Amino acid sequence: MRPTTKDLAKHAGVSLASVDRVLNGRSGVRKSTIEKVNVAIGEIGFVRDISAANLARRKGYRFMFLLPKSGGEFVEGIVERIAEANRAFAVDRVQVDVSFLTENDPHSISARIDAIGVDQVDGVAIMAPATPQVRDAIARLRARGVSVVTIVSKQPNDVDGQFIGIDNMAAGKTAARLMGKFVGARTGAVIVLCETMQALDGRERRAGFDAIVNTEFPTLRVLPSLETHGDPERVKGILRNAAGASADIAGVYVTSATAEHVIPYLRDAGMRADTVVIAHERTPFTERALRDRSLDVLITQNSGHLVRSAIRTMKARIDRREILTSQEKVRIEIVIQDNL
Amino acid sequence: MRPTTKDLAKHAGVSLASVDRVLNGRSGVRKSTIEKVNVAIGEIGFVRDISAANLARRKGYRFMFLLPKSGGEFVEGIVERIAEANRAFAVDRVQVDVSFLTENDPHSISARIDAIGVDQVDGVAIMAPATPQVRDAIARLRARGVSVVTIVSKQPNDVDGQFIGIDNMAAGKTAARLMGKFVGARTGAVIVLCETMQALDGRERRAGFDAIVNTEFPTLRVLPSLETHGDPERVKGILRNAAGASADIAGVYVTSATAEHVIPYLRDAGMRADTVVIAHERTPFTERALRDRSLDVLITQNSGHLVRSAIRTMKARIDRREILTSQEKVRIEIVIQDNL
DNA sequence: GCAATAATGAGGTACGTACCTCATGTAAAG
DNA sequence: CTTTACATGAGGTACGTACCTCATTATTGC
Repeated sequence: MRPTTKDLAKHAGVSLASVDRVLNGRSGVRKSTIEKVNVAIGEIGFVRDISAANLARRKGYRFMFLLPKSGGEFVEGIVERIAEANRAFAVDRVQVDVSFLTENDPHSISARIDAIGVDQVDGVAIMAPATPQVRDAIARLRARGVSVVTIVSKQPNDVDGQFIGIDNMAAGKTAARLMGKFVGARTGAVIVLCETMQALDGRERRAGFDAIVNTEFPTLRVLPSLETHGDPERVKGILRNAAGASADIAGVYVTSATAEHVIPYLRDAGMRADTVVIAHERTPFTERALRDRSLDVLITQNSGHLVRSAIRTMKARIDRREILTSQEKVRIEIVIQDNL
Repeated sequence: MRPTTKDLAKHAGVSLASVDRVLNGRSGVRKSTIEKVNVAIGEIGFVRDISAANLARRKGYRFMFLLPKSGGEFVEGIVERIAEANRAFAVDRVQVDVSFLTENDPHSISARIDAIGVDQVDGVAIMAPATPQVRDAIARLRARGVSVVTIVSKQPNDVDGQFIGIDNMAAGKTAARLMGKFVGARTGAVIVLCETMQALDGRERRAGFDAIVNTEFPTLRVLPSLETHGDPERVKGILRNAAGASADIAGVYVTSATAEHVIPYLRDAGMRADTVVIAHERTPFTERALRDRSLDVLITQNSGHLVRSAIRTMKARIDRREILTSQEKVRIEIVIQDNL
């Protein structure tokens, strides 16, 4: 049987009331008493029964996910996972809501974050581009006592355990090695497409990609990044130009979650059928593309894991508990048609 | 606020005692009353608060993992994850123990399973070779009221949700496609090594491997499987023979978790440096091998996820709850040096 | 219509923790 | 030495559920 507060009180030689005062950080306790209780906690290995505590507090956890409105299928997938998690975490008194960021500029986003009511929410998971304004708004929100994690896009001030997502530099390196291997003996150019050069994620992936190609696959020529802006017409033009300028395009790398705006137009732009295509983020579209072989490799992160990990991390912080780091690390997944 | 048993009683127009009788399946309740309560459950969306219930029952969950004694680093890793999980699930009153199977023959294993005391354990996770004897022993254990899942090795009678692990056929296909792509323009032979041909897992992987190589990479010649029996000396001989017989060995595929008995001896056996090596299961050894490039690709399953998934599944079955299938699906992970 | 039996309700205690009140203890300040 | 402030203990109630007892009501068989 696990020791209870009663056992703790007995072992520490104090009353239950004092144990309660120490455990919950109430005032009016002598330092020596606090010490006695803490020593006893270590000695008998007391761990607070959180479910009983929550029952007594009749308290739950209200979490909020702040996601970009125009995030495409990837964000839609996250929203679905949140709905699932809502059901799965209901037994733990966790309730999760989603709120969308219609704004794009850092100022409006930080205003939205500042407007979050501390009495309405216990934790917030934010997916937003890394900017100084957002970074500061997050710091203010934390200062107001809210448990905040950032997901997918790492913010510069995130310390250990506050960011849930993958290392994008490593993801880019992974893409590069697979590109090099899959292209094989062919030599030629690699087109790199991103939604916008603004996004830090895409830039990091690109940097990782270049690092590996330059050192390990010097016969490949990586062309400057092209921006899609999520606009199919623009993409068609870009691809035609690229295919025209260099006839020997061996690979296409789509660094951001915008594969659906690129892959359908590759064939029409005159790319060879054996051009190696690598993209990011698992969505219904990219799954279909893997199956019909218009996509060779997908580099992704598990969005269900992302969501649950964010929830567990916010909850652990509120409960002042340690997290199981190995469980919360989000892995860079490689998906091909066979391990879909 | 979530509805409680009190709300349920009021809504159903019965007493709390009757609600209790219905919820816990006690006798002495008219069918019409049971019906009234069940209707009310649906109407107000009552969900039993499991943590409060467990608190009242002062009940925990005692789970046991039954693992092969001689499982190498892979099983050692699982044991470590179990220790971690023990800490992480302590808040849910879950306690996990490990027991090793020193026996190898199906009869002794099934005897061990039969010897498990129903009053000592609430759930058992079994990792054992698929045999009719083991299958039947598991069925008997289930009949005695224990929540049983099988891990890593699927048993033939496992129905939906009772097996936690990967699809080995798909894992073999994945290995094959990466072998084909990594070998690239080279043609030649592929050596396949397994610990023993007895194991179903290895045979399934081999079947998947052959299927893809035959249809997609016909220039590769896959040689008959060679058994290592975990014996380095034997392996050295095997490799020398193989290298001697066909000079053009382009790839090596190790289907079972026995990479540590193979990879160190490839170079000495006279394999070319660019021979593509693919193996299974992430362990300290295979991680090192990826880093020092003696291994190109690792196909693996996340053992931490495996363990937690087994625990969640056993627990959900005991609580008569649904599991979140998407969370419990174990993915086939591809690891290269960049996404380690 | 009566007894026998089955079904139901009312009310209690317990689980481990939080949070409250009130009485009593002890040490520092005057 | 007294006053005051602070520290501590004792005891209660509550959370949502399980499980128990006992009294009361409804239903069945005869």
